Amino acid sequence: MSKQLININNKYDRVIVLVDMDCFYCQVEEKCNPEIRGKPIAVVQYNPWQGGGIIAVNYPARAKGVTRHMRGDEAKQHCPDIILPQVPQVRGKADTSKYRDAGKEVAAVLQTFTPLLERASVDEAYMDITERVLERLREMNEGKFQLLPEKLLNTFAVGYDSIGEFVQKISCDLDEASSSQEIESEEDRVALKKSDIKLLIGASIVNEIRDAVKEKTGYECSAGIAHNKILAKLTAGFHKPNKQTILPLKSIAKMYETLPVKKVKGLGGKLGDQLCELLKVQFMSELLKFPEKLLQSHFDERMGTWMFFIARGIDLEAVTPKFNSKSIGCCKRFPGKNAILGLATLKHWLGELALEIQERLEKDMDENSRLAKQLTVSYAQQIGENDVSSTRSVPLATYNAERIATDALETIKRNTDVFLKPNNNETLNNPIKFLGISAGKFEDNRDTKKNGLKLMFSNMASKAAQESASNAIKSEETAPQPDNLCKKDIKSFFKMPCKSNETQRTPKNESTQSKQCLTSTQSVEQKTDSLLSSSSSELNTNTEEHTNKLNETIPLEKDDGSCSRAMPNADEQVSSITTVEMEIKETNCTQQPDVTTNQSTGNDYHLTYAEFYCAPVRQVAPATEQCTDCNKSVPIDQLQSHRDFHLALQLSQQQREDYRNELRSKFASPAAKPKAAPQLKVPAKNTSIDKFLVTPAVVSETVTALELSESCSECGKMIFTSDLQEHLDYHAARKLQLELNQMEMRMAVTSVQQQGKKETGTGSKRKRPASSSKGQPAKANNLSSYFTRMS
DNA sequence: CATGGCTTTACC
DNA sequence: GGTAAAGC
Repeated sequence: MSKQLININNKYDRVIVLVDMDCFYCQVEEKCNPEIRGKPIAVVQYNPWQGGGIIAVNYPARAKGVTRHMRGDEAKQHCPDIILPQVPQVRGKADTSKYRDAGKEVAAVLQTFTPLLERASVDEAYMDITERVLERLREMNEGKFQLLPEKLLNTFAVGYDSIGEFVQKISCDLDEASSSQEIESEEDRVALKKSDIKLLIGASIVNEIRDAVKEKTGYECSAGIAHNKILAKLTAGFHKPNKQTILPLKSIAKMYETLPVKKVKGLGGKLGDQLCELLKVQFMSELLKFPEKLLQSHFDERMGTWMFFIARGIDLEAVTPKFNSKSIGCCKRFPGKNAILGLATLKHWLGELALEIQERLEKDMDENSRLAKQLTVSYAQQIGENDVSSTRSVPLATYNAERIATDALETIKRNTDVFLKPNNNETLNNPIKFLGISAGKFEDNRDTKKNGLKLMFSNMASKAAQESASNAIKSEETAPQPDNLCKKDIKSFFKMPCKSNETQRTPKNESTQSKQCLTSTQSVEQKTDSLLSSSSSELNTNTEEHTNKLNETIPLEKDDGSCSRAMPNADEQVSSITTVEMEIKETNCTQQPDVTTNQSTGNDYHLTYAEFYCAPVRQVAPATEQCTDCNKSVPIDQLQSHRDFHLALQLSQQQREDYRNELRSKFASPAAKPKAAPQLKVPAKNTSIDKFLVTPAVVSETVTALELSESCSECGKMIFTSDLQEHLDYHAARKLQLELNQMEMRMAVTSVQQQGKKETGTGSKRKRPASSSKGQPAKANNLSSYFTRMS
């Protein structure tokens, strides 16, 4: 099963977020030892050699030049007062469960915002928040929600000096300022605006997400907000720590000009090297000139297509809901003279690894009610000069450390020609340099009849949500709207070339979609390129007969990212933005539950996933009531679902408890269950492995943090340096507010007016409904009302 | 010996 | 199924 792809027609429709915890291991250490907070810190993995290897560095330490890859000793040279917490040692090896647990805690918070959460690593997760964005847009259209500038604190947009500039650009109509050079087609302009608005709304939601993470866990994170995973990931790195960045469609081309190919996820290794050498390129923008076919000839078909797409800022990979790992494993290297030479030593380490695995598997069983069915043993043997690594799998029958250890040993024996040195039954013929065991192929193990309903439901909900989301997006384009002139107008932008409307209307199953993505690329790319490059004499000739041609050279105009601040003609702004509004509104309509087109899921998203659904935060503080379960103040209109939440929680905990007991009795190791061994640093055994077990050096640092103040460049006040950023953000927010207040563009009209507008058609975009003619705002909302002033 | 200990994915 | 690559 390869990765699920979305339909290419929806390439710009999603709002994808990558949440990345800032120097996560350091934050975890700071949280459990608050005294060290704010001081320079680097987490080291214990290793007797030169002070241990650094695996995380916090920002104060980075400021002093400490980086990953350094040894602890080296870090001390750069930063003598650095604090070096160690990864805990258990059973003679690093134990990272502390960080795994912390990551889980964070992910649990993220999951309250959307079931479309994909954990990518212990400290990173992708989220598809399209649904929430659309919902919020609907609320904005209905006047139920207003976007406050403070929702965009610490938010940046690639290609803009400030978020305020970006907001202003969204509001101002480009065509007056730039139509002389740019002959952008109307539908492109509309699509771009729509994209920008969605990303901006997305950013406000991400701000709430990050606030929630901070509030619930104490951890800070950064985030990237874009239309796909690759770009979201890339973007998250632009402003850190504790910041978030939007990547507007229009900024991609410019950004690509200075973006090294190797920065793109998937191209950071040998593949990227190959690509750069073969094609003599360095930056992403240089990839544009290569036809898909050529890329496919150098790599394989799949890869070529992927490269062709990503060169254009397109990545169709879906956010696949995933909370738990697919495998659980642990390993240890035995480099150089630490190589395992004796059978007893081998058994010892297999035993240690097996104990850890058992512990983690049992915890996993408790938490996730699943059982691993396969055990995989990895090891590297030194054979002559070189190390030979092998991996072998065997069935995993029980979560019993001894059994796992002996199975692992047997597996190694079985696959080694000469296991023991001849004439010596305790020395290995080949020294072992690496050992690892992992468990996978999990099977859901719950009695679906009695116990499973709740958890099974949650599993299905995730899957269904995925479909729902893709259907929602799909319906935006494919729902029948034959007589909708407005839609028709921008339809060509999204339309799948060479496909009849008939086909588009028919809901497709995923596999069909995926194939289409890969086969109908060229024609689509024409349109893509037009959006990515701002140049476009080609744009208007961007018709279907044109699409058969392979475009080998795509003009890429320099986009300085600036936007004229001149106030454009009011009428034009109005009509243009209104069009966007209408589209978005329609989107919301078409995305309503559509049982007929929604084959398998066929349910309203919010109803189906009530468990996950988090009511949107309202700006207008609603009346609240105290929850009897958690004592939190809950808005009255959310109280019922809030209580349901507690109930659901209790239920599932009860079920787990019952189930755990059942499992335990069924599955527990025949031997007495090893007590969670008191975490001795030095085990009673006295073997050669003792050298691994060194009492950690006590690190004590007394840093007298001298609080420095600086005068604020904006207001001249003296501000603590540590507070300066926040203070400057305040000024930024104020500025944003000012800019927003200056904007006088009417943006939306009432839905009645929109209706009228639709019927008038968008062929003449300048035309406005009579009811709101000539700038009499009467009932019209203006953009400013979306971004009301800060209190 | 020297980032170590993870986890995932694509390909054969 | 096993290996290599990739990324954190």
